[in-house]
Amino acid sequence: MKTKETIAQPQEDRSSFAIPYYEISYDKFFQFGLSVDCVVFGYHEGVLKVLLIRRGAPPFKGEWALPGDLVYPNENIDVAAERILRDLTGIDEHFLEQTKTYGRVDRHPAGRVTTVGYYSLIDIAKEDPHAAAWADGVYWVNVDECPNLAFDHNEIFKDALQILRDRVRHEPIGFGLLPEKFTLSDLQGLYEAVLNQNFDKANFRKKILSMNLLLNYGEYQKDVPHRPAKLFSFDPRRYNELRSKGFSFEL
Amino acid sequence: MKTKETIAQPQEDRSSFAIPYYEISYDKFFQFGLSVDCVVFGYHEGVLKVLLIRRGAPPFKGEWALPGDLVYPNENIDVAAERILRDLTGIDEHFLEQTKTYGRVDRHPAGRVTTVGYYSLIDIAKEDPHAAAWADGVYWVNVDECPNLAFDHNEIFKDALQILRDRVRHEPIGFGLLPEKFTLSDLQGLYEAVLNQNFDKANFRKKILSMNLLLNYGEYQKDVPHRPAKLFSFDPRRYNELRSKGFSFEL
DNA sequence: ATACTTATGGTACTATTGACTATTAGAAAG
DNA sequence: CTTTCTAATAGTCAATAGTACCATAAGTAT
Repeated sequence: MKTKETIAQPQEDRSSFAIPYYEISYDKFFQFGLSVDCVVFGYHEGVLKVLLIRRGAPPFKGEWALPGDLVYPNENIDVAAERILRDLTGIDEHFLEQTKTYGRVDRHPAGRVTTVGYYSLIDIAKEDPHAAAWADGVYWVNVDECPNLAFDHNEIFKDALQILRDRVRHEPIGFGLLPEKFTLSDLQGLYEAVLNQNFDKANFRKKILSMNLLLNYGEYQKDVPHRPAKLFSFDPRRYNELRSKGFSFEL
Repeated sequence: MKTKETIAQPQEDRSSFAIPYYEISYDKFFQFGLSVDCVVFGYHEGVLKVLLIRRGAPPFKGEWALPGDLVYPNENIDVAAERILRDLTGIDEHFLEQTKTYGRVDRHPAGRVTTVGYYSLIDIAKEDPHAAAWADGVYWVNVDECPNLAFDHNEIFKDALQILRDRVRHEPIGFGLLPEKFTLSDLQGLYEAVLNQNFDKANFRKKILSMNLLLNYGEYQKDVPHRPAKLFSFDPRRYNELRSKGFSFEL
């Protein structure tokens, strides 16, 4: 690379400093902003949704966006992700995992802000998001009908959806989108919605049950206009146990 | 969260500014550093290695570390990853993909520096790394014998290795670790080294060949003390073609 | 020629998947 | 209280993919 700037000095210019080099000439390197953007997926009755806000503050005021904000200087990013999601939408969720980090120079009009993407899966029925802080509104939007988003959030959303689809096939995370107790049909509907693909009912049952990851309470659905189905719940302990023996979830 | 600081104001304090809020009170948020750390994997004769440097500059001068450095204020992170790897080790590699981002507040002694992890796979025989910039040495180290590393690089390395192992089974990236033309035994040895697992020779062949991802040149090994094997090479075009038809690599 | 090594082709068996059928258990309507 | 509807659950069977193993081929070294 020919464009070596004054900032990047070869070894001899730095290593002999009594005071670490970064306290002297590296001020320029500490002018970045850091933010977090959350792609929260929710599921309800066969449709996969994503949580969007209306921005109530510039930049992009009034536009759709993912819930996200700047990280505090003294705040770990994982903590920031939870805090920001809670502040903006009232959702208090601990399962938040990174997707990717977006570091284009011009991605934020206010300056150099790098953002870390997070995703989460929640049961829509269990949460009641409400706009808070500078969010003007919070909405569940069908993933197929996602509007144009502020910043580079279109890309962040697209990537997160892709990562969700990959990951849901190799890790038993899909259960996070369902209530504590669910039927196998619920689970199947969820996978069909997420992966946009149909499964044979009987075979789906067989496959899932053969994994031995579900707890059977002997309980049944109630108030359904047809034969009620057994209720199951996911057993994370069992999963960890199996995984330590080399089992790997695969759908 | 009770510890809401003056920085994070509710909506009404911000949305009415004529000048965007971030130009007024958000200076504090632009004091982060951003860096990149590269986990470069190499393969040679049955062993998987990782590229480490000896740091020739503080902090952690003299210690082992992953090649990494601060990102320029006007530099995209993907570009920075390539540039930093090249500056420190002389390796000019374009396949660099993100692993994870590390944002613990105290992970860097010089201040708040968030780092983005990248990984890459290269053919050891094809590159000749040499220490440059402030690196005091560059070495290929067996992944099983990785020494203690500076910063949180132990964690970054561990995560990258895990990600490599996951990814190599679902995407045909392993080929990057081999020369242009390789034998099926080479490929098998590579997978065995990366996954730390043995495969049946005949079955491995069948599986790989049945995917139709390899080009057969009709060429053979030379100067080997036994029956020479056919040489193959990976056909990325073919892979993309198949993938668009729903094929997914799986090992 | 013989031993040795690795490549490569093939076979037989087993496990998994996928398409499909049949039966069962409930609610609701006549 | 029988029929009808819906969805759950059980079972069958053929196709496919995975696994273990053997036989032969094609080279080098002695």
